[in-house]
Amino acid sequence: MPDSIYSQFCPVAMATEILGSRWTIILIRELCAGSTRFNDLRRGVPRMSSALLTKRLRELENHGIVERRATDNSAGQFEYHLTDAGKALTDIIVAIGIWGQKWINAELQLNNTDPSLLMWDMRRSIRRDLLPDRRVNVQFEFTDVTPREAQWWVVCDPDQGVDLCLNDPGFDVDLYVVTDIKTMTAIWMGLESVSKALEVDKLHLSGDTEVANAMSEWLGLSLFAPYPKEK
Amino acid sequence: MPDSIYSQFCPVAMATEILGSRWTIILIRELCAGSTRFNDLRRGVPRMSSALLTKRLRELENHGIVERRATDNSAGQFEYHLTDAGKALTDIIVAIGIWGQKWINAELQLNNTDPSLLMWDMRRSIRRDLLPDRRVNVQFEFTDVTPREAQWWVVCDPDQGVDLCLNDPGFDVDLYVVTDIKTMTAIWMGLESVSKALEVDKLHLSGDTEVANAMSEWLGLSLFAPYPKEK
DNA sequence: CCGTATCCGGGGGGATACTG
DNA sequence: CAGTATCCCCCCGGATACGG
Repeated sequence: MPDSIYSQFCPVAMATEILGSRWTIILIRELCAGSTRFNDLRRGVPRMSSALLTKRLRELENHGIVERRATDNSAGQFEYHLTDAGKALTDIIVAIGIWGQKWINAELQLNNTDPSLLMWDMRRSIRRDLLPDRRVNVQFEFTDVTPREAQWWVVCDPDQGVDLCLNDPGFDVDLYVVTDIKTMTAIWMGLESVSKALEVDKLHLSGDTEVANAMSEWLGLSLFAPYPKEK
Repeated sequence: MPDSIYSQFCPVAMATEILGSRWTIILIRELCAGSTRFNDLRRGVPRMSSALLTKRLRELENHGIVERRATDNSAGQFEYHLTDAGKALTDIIVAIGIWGQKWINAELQLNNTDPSLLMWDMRRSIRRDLLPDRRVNVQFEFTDVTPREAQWWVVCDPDQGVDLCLNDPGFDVDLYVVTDIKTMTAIWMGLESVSKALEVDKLHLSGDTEVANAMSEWLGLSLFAPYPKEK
């Protein structure tokens, strides 16, 4: 982006010069959500090329929004952190998200969900504190997704945090979740409820009944799930 | 903009598909500020071509953000109004503006102010209710601006509202304001005060003392003026 | 005043391959 | 894992001119 597209002194225009380029807002959202490593960021913006990701990160660094840190860890390891100016962008991201949740019909995107992106987001919002105080392994199976991305394991460990696996980690499975990708997405976005999906047979749970019954608790939802559609 | 650049179900991404194209945010800001006529909008986004303005207005209309109304007035007159969904975007615009005011160094833009844009914005924020209850004519003269755009008259009428003229309307002038464009911009943005500018001789007032003394009152500032720079 | 139509160039960014 | 490097297409949008 050239130095000045809009050439306006209005703070809205000055901010938009920085934030208006493609992918920038989406990338900042991922940074706000807590990703710091290059490849973690990539998982949050899977359709962005790595070349462009690098470029945007440099731009944000130059604008004082992101800081690039070497990890003390040996070699070639870097982390990207929001500066104070970057953290202050949270207000904008939240305002955008709330508006989107309230006013945009999600049907189009619901029919086109990337399973790995959904799992990446879901992993982050899981309330491990509302799960039994032991390692819990939940297997998700999507009935309408290409085999390669149909099965996921989410391993919630009191010590290790929440881990997402595309390959069977080999632990005993506490809960099996079988559903279609659209239902799972709608639930996570707050557009449908676990109980309703169970009722109409679009969601199936089997395994540990305690874990199953508490699913609507420990399955934290999208930050924007609480905002109902308008109009 | 193609239907789906980001292809993400995240509301932030869905909203950004609509809001992320060039000039869109700036245009919405102008709509939020109250402009409804095509040429009024143009004055608020002077560097945007009319072709692109039309295109963006259509897009916003298709997304249910803007409504295009014919005026009852005879022929070919249209007005653009924000719908409820559009008005709800105010939160985003404000969040962006506050962030810009707090975190972006405005020096670059201050040195490159478009006088007509500044006057267009200033006109809108003038507090006519804090002026004497009669027609008040204020002449602005910028000392460092191309002659064509150096002189402006702002006619504040209790009945007619605030009118901006690039040509002398012929009324008696109540107050002469002489300054450079950068000082005037900085004052309006809340980065400098009227009293300070008077002190250091960068702003000169002559004419009606009552109006002169109350300038910092009736000269309403930018919406973002109250937010001091951070860092 | 309120747009439309058309041309056309520049560069943003997607795709792909490669490296320490 | 964390990026570079390169190619090159496409389309955004600036400029200009025109119409109701």
